[in-house]
Parts: sequence; C-alpha cells; structure tokens
Amino acid sequence: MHSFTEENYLKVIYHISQTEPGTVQTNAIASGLNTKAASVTDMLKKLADKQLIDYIKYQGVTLTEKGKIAAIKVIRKHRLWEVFLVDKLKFRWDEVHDIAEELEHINSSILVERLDDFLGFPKRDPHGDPIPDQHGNFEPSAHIHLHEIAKGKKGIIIGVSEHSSPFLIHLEKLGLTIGVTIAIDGITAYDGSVELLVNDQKINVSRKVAQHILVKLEEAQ
Amino acid sequence: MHSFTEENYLKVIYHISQTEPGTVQTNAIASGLNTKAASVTDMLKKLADKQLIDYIKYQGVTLTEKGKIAAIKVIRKHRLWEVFLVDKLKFRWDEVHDIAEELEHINSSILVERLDDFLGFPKRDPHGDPIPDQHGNFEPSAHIHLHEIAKGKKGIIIGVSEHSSPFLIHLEKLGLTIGVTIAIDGITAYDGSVELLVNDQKINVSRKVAQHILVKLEEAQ
DNA sequence: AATAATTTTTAGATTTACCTAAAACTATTA
DNA sequence: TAATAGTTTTAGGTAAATCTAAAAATTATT
Ligand SMILES: [Mn+2]
Ligand SMILES: [Mn+2]
Ligand SMILES: [Mn+2]
Ligand SMILES: [Mn+2]
Repeated sequence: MHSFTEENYLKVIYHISQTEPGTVQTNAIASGLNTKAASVTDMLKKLADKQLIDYIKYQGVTLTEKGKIAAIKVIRKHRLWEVFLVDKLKFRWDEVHDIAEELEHINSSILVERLDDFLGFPKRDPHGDPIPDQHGNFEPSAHIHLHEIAKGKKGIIIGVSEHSSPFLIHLEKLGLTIGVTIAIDGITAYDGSVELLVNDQKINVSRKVAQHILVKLEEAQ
Repeated sequence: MHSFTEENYLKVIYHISQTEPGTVQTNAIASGLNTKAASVTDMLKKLADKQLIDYIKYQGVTLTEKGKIAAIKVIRKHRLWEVFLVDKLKFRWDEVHDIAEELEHINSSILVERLDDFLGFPKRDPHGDPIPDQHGNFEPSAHIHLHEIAKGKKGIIIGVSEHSSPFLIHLEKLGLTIGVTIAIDGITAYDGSVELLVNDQKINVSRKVAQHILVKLEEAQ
C-alpha cells in the first residue's frame, strides 16, 4: 500500500499535529525524521498527490482523513508490537521502541488483529500511550506534564512523552515508572527542577525530565 | 547490515545451492526472485564486492562462508516467525509464508534469541523444515520425495518442498499433513500419479504434488 | 569445427529517496 | 515599511534497485 518511508512521514506528521497547533511545518517534519527540509518538500508533493495530506506551498500540511487513518494504523501496530515485546518476550520498556519502529511496517491486517487478540486487546502500550482499536478509535488520556503541576498536588504517573532508552533507564533508576503515585513537594526557582515525594522519599527531577513525564492528577475531594 | 534486497538474494542463492549441484546460475536466481537476469548480474557484482559470494563472469556463483552465515540467519528468522504465527497466533500452515517473508528482515539479534526462547527452541517449522540454531547449525532431515518411493514401502510425511498456499490447502484437504503415516499402494504408469494408503483409505496424488512431499521411510525391520 | 541456441553481461534509462546550494517566500523587528 | 532573519522550495545530482534492448560469451547441435 504505502512505502516504508511514506508511513514514517505520515506517522511523524500525525505526532506533530497532536502536540503543536496549526499546520505542520516542513522543518518540524525534517527534524522528526532526521532528514533535510528539501527532502521533506519532495515527499510532501508525493503525499499530496496520493491525497494523504493537504499541502499548500509555504503553508505547512495537515493530514487528510485518509492520511490520518493510515497514520493511526501504523501507530496501532507500533504500540501492539511494543506490548508483545514487553509482555511476551520480556524486554524492558526502554528496549522496545527501535524494534517496534521496524515491526510497525509489516504489512498484514490479519496479523495485527491476531496479535491484538493474542495480547488480550491491550488499551495501553508500555509507555502508557493508548492503542487505537482496529477502527482507529482510542481514549486520549487526560494527562498533565509533571513540570506544569503546582506544589502540593498529587497524582499518578500514566505515561512518558519520550521513548529514548537513556531517558527510560533514568526514570527506572529513580523509581518513576507507570502507576507510581507522586506528590509535588516544590519547584526550585533557580533551575525549574521539581521536588517530588514518592513513597515518602524525596526525589529531585530536572525540568527537562519533568517535561516528559505524564501525570493524572488525583481527583479533588 | 545487509539490505532487504541483499538478504533476499543470499537466501535464494542458498536455497538453489541446496537443491541443484554446481554453481548457482544467474537465470535461476532471477526466476527465484521474480526479477530479470540483468538485475541479477548487477547485484552479483555488489555481493561479490562485499565478499558474500564468489563470482566469476558467466560461471555462476557460490556463497562464501560469510554469505552462507548471513543466508542461514535469514532462514532462521523466517522459520522462527512461521512457528510463532502458527503456534501462538493460530495461523494455518498455508497462511504464514508471505508474512514471514517480511518478518525475516527485522534486524535485531536479541529479538531472534528471545523469540526462539519464547517458542521453546523449536527444531522444525510448520512445513517440517529444520530451524538453524544461533550458530547456524541444524540437522538436515534424511528424507525422500514421495514420487521416488517404490510400491509397498511405508513412511511418515515430514515436510514439504513448496510453501504456496494453494498447494498446502490441497494437502490439508487430502489429509496429507506432517506426521501422517502413508503406504505406497502403487504408481500409475500413465501419468506417474501415486496411489497411497492413509489410514486404510486409498488416495490418489498427482506426480506434481508427490514431488513436493517429503517422506521419512520406515526403518526396515 | 562451424553454426545455432541459450545464457549472461553491458549499455543506457527509470524510479525512489535522499542530498547541497541557491533562489523564493514569509515573518520579524528596527 | 524596508532590511534582515528564518523557512521553504527549486534546481541539479547521487545511490540503490530495477528495467529493456543489444552485445558478448558459453553451450549444444549439426
Ligand atoms: Mn515507541
Ligand atoms: Mn510506546
Ligand atoms: Mn516459508
Ligand atoms: Mn516454512
């Protein structure tokens, strides 16, 4: 259907459109794919020809409905394979992203559905990201980034917004994994780092790390 | 390491060298890969540069030790994924080959080893083919093709030498699957078809089908 | 051994996905 | 609003993997 490369473009465009408002810019796509703006322009023309994106020169792009469905299919596969690797093959959460980057391009819808069944129709991947069902539907999680939470608030870690191995290993060492309950003890004025209470233990987390931890706040009683 | 395409060439060269004596010819590779002889010549130069094959113009090729190891690695992955698809995801043996053709190119040695472990270190794939271990070693099965067996002999089906879906579905319908005991009741002179006894039932199998069924003969008592 | 048939290689193109450098456009800001 | 900074596109090229058609080499047949 779509080439390996086209799928990667669609996925990156989708991810950027979820985090930044407005149309998706050429440079943003280039940095997301570790390629150059000129290459991106070439591919945008191709994706527009295939009606996967709406593209106006110099104005950035948006996914068409067709493009969005294709992107979500790739993301579904990526996350299901990550669950497989962690749940069945006993990989750690920091080891699976790169392998899933390859597996996500395997082209067989029956395979995806059988895998989903085999895994027990999981709703979240090992990083807390929602897994779209076969129709592309999923529940976006109501989360807030750790660095944006006010002092005194409590919450539960429900995900991360970076998947790199060094970052995840760092979190593991700090004991900041999915499901852990935290309380904001304070925010350091000098460097923006966050003081946390985890199981009555004080932990300091840099602002850069806090930006990539997703938290669900405790319901106000 | 090696590209998707290079891996496919190595695999096909390996398979041809197992079935036909002497060096592997350009045309044989072309037909095995559904491509043209001119394209094969181009790639042979590239594989020779990489020291994966020994190539003398007009004389065909042989795999170097390095090339053989690479080919066997791909075959190991192909067969392990086929076991995964049948044993874990409940695919039928006729559905798995094409999906495994894609999965075999996923590039992660830790993934292969974990998968092997998860599957319980299987020795054979769903078509009866041996699965090389991580060092590339495997027991080649002492088999004979069904059409070469003399009248009166008995044996057990241990594999097939064609993996196409129509062929395997046909065998399934005839009840000629791996592990089934058969006796040769006779060979029809007119068309070379084979008369079999399976569970005291008479079955006629065309010569073409018989050529692709691998049998282990019963030990002479 | 000469000729014919077959196989293989070369020559020259094409397609996809990249690249660099320069030109064109848009946004900023003085 | 004009200059400047930043972004995006175009122009022209490369590398991988294909192709067709023609030339060269090998093998088979008289
Ligand atoms: Mn991931
Ligand atoms: Mn993930
Ligand atoms: Mn197979
Ligand atoms: Mn097989």
